[in-house]
Amino acid sequence: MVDLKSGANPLFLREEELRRGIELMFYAYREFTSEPDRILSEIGFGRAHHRAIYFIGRYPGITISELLVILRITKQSLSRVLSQLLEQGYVVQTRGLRDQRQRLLTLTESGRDLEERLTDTQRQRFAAAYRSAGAEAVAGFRAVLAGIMDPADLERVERLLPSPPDGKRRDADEEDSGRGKLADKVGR
Amino acid sequence: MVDLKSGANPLFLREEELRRGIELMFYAYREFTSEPDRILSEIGFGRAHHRAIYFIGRYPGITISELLVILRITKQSLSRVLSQLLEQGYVVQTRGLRDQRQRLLTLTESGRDLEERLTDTQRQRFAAAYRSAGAEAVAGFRAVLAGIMDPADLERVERLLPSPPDGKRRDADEEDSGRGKLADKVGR
DNA sequence: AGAATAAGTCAACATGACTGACGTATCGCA
DNA sequence: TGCGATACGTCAGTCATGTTGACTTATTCT
Repeated sequence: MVDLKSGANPLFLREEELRRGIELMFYAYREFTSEPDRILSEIGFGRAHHRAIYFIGRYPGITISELLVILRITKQSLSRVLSQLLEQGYVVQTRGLRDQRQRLLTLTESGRDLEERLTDTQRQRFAAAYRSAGAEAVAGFRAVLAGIMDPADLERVERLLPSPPDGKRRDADEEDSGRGKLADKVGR
Repeated sequence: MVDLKSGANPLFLREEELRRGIELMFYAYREFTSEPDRILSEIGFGRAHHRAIYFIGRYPGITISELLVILRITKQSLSRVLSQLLEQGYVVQTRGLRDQRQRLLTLTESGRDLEERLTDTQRQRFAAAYRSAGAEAVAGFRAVLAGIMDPADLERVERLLPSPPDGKRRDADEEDSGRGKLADKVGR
């Protein structure tokens, strides 16, 4: 059995540090989702509804298949939550202009309200954590999470934020009204 | 509708930065659990089994009620996975010495093997992310996640790691064999 | 014209959470 | 000493969210 105590042992420290990272992820993620979950349960929705609402709000006019790529769930799973969101007037579908087979998804007024209400609790949590940890810590936080996630997902996240915070956008061309072609942002 | 493009607008940046944090959490957590999930599904287990095995391995001799506090699930939910782990020989129960009502949980040899196999994929993921991000980034990562999680959970995580990495332990007394009294570590 | 693509739908199933109720053994205190 | 509190186990039912597999319809592309 391994010696679990020797504080000077670098292997022990490494093991402890890695486990600490694992545990921080577990506990932080649970806390991160707890408030939205509570609000959602009051109106008979679950976490899956939040995810759909969040990304439809994030990429207005997103298609079903693009949303499926982001969420990595099956069409049937998405269908269940989406049909509820449509029925209850949080989301609307319109046909694609170029491709009439596509259904473009957009939040309604009340959809935006709900999204705002849900995401705001998470934004506030992050804002507080960022404030108390400092700007340098935020950069470190992002660097580590970026190293953990799937590179394809990272691509998608970074597309929307300028790398140096001085106005230089990556795909600033070929956009017309503040919302670009979604296919570019989502990535296949 | 809000102007989503003006790169010089500080409010836009703040909003974007916060959303980026939210998305990093979503994507990173999914990736973080994907490998263990894959392994578990091969042997007919799920994520809940990993969580139980992980924390029993982390706190050998932990009681049922302490485990419930950590996992924040109901006794009935834990019971299902735990009875499978007991039946299939990954975990053993012994009666508490001081309090005979308690069932102390410990991993068996094969339980430790499985835990090692599952957690190792996560450790490697963290090790790679830590390596590429650097030590300072790791400190930032931890600071931000610590700010997001429940303070009670943070307490529990920090109890096991010396604050300055030089061997000073918080509760280095009253331990006998490298494993302290669990009640202290778990926290109520 | 026919294959490929986007989306919708039906059915069945697994997992992991929940509530509520009740039983048993043990501990601790008045 | 006896009784309430505690630790654990269990039965039963429900719900949310994921899965696989099969099939349909409308539209686009070659």
